[in-house]
Amino acid sequence: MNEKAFLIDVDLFKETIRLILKSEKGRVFRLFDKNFKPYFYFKGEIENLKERGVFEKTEKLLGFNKIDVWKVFFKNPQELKRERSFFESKGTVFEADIPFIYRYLIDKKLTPTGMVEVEYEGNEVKEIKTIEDETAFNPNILCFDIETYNEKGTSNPSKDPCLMISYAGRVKGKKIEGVLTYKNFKKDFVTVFENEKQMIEGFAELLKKNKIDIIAGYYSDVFDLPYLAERSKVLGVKTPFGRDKSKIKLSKGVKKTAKITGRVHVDVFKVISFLNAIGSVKLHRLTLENASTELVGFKKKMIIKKNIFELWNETDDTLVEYCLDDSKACLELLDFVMPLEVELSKISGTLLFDASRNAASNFVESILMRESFEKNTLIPPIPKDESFKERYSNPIQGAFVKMPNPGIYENIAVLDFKSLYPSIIISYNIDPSTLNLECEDFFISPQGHKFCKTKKGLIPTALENLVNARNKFKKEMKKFELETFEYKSLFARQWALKIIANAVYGYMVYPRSRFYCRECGESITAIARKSISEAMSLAEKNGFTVLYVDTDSLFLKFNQGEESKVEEFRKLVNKTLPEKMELELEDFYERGIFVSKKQGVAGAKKKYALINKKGVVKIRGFELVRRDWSKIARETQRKVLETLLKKGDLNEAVAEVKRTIKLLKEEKAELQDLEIHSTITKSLKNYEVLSPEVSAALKAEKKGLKIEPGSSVGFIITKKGKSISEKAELSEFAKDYDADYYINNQVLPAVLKILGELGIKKEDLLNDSKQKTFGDWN
DNA sequence: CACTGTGGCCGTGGTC
DNA sequence: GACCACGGCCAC
Repeated sequence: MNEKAFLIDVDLFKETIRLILKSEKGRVFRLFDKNFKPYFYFKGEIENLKERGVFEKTEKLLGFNKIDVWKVFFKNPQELKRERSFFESKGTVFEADIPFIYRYLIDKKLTPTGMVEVEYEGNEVKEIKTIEDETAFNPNILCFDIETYNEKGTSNPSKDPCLMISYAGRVKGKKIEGVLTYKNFKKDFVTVFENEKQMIEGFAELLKKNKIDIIAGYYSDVFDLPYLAERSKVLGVKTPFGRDKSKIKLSKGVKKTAKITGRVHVDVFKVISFLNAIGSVKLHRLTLENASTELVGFKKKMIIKKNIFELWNETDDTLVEYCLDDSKACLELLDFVMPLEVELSKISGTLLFDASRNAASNFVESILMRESFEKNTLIPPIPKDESFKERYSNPIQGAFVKMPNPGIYENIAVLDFKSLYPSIIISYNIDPSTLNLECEDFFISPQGHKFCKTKKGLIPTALENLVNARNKFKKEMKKFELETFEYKSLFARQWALKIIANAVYGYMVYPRSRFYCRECGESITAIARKSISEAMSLAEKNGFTVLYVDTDSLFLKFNQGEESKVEEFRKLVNKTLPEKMELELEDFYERGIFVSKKQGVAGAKKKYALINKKGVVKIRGFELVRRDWSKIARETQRKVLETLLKKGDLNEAVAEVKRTIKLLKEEKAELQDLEIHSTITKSLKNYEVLSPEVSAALKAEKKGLKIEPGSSVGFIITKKGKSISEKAELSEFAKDYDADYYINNQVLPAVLKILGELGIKKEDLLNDSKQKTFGDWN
């Protein structure tokens, strides 16, 4: 048999590679590749080792040097693992730390979630290869959410029942949605079972009947699936969730994941946190409500979590409606991230299950491992703990940031180097293998590290492929309308490529990297510092004032109406740069504000506000972009900044602040506007100082709430207590607020930094009497 | 295991 | 009151 199919998943079944495939017509089938055996490379004498494996002589590259090695095959991954240390005592072992499934994907050059052509007999693979095919991957998808009984605060899966399971998805392109429960809700989307056990079995049946390929939840790795797994165990649920009749498989260890064989489980929360961490999306809180509102404009029904058990005992339909909305919100988010995840999986060669849980480093690592295989180069090992510690304790010097002079300026041009670090890596061929290589022609970095020019390194090659592909897709993208399928899929491709390309530099200096190269990292940043400072000097020579510089961007003050001179300068810089490096114009701004640091008169770095000719405001670093400031302080600061930038009206700005202070004083402010957000990053007992958020969290734990490391809390400074920490209470428990704190520690510091530049004093803002006139500042 | 890097600001609580 | 460490979040 010969068939074209999507490679949905690969796993191990009794030590054999098992492939889950979906044909173009939608038939899902599994195949085994029994002929593929695990192996590693060995450099050393094998005279006394003949019994310990199957040996094959082969040639590999170590950097650019050819070496003869033995390829040693084993019956299964366990045997390889057992034998590894023995071989290590007899010589050098290479590539023994590559997971078997990835060994298979790399060697067969397979791209998960992409199309393959497979020849098979019975259920055994004869031959398999990746093929280029533009057919869209249309899996059957289902998002789900559960509600659990929680009379004692947090639900306990060994005692508290699961009350309902909602779902929303698409099967063969058709929408499905509903709620499974065992109480007599009268809504038409509800299916009522006799009891909890039958409800869970009904859900498993639903997955089977609809041939679900992708199952998704929000926080489902940590909450929903472990909960269902435990309830299934307690109740003796027989119906399997997996396509091979298996149960939900939970990972041990710290990083919790839940697997369902034959279906790819995506925890949308993990995807959203990843996108938030790398700055692809910007969310203040990662809750389902916030993510769905901010990212896809879906406002779901809200209830207070602690009241779920009360709602269950009510007679109305609030709880089922709420539960269904959670699944619908999850589906909206899944639709938003799925095209990207599919591309990340295809481009990096990682399974969709892994891709949706990966950090940026995993994508880069996977690409570089595949590139190594392509070039017949040995893949470096994951560093041992000592070398990790050594690397970790020796950070490299980073970027240059110029201190601005505080003040308000007009006519500002912002220029920046396009993809600075990637373009340096490619232009200067920066790679561990080109470093200090015997070579005719080389480039010497500012620190004196030599990089060969003539032999192209692995990382520059892989990076250039990524950059070229991205440029190609970006170009093609412009041919299509925004809402078309083509546009969306090209957008996802270039987005995935951008994410990976941007992480390559970081991966080279990441202490746990296989391809770590300190000299490479410090050369890249040194070249970057040199490039920007040369551009600065040239700017000054050409009559511009350099207002500010950060890493790759240049803020120039130019004379009214002389935009063309900026353009001339830009071209002049580009002439001095290597081909792949480019200084671009970001925008011209009419006005901009820089402020001084809190302490002293020095200008604050990484804090500025700009307004362009269309009136679009760009604000960086100010309190108003920080989630650990209250909304009332942030919004007041925003109004002050925008009033100054747009209208130049100081009196209006002052009046705005006075209004806010009055509101606070009269205690008419909304508590939700006073909430301060912060992340509890570690176990509460491990904190050395009792900060307000930790203090509030500790008090909440005494009231029965559980606060896990990594969770975000919102707190309010109340009236009760002496220190700020004593006054801090989580929002759900706060009844009042300390007006003085919000005036003196939130609103005033936020606005005074800006208004202070214009001569306004604290007293001018606090003084309730008739307002002085400050006059226009420009 | 932990989840790309360095540069930077600043509130809070602690020390003296 | 001066000073500093801790810790969080942000710019790039």
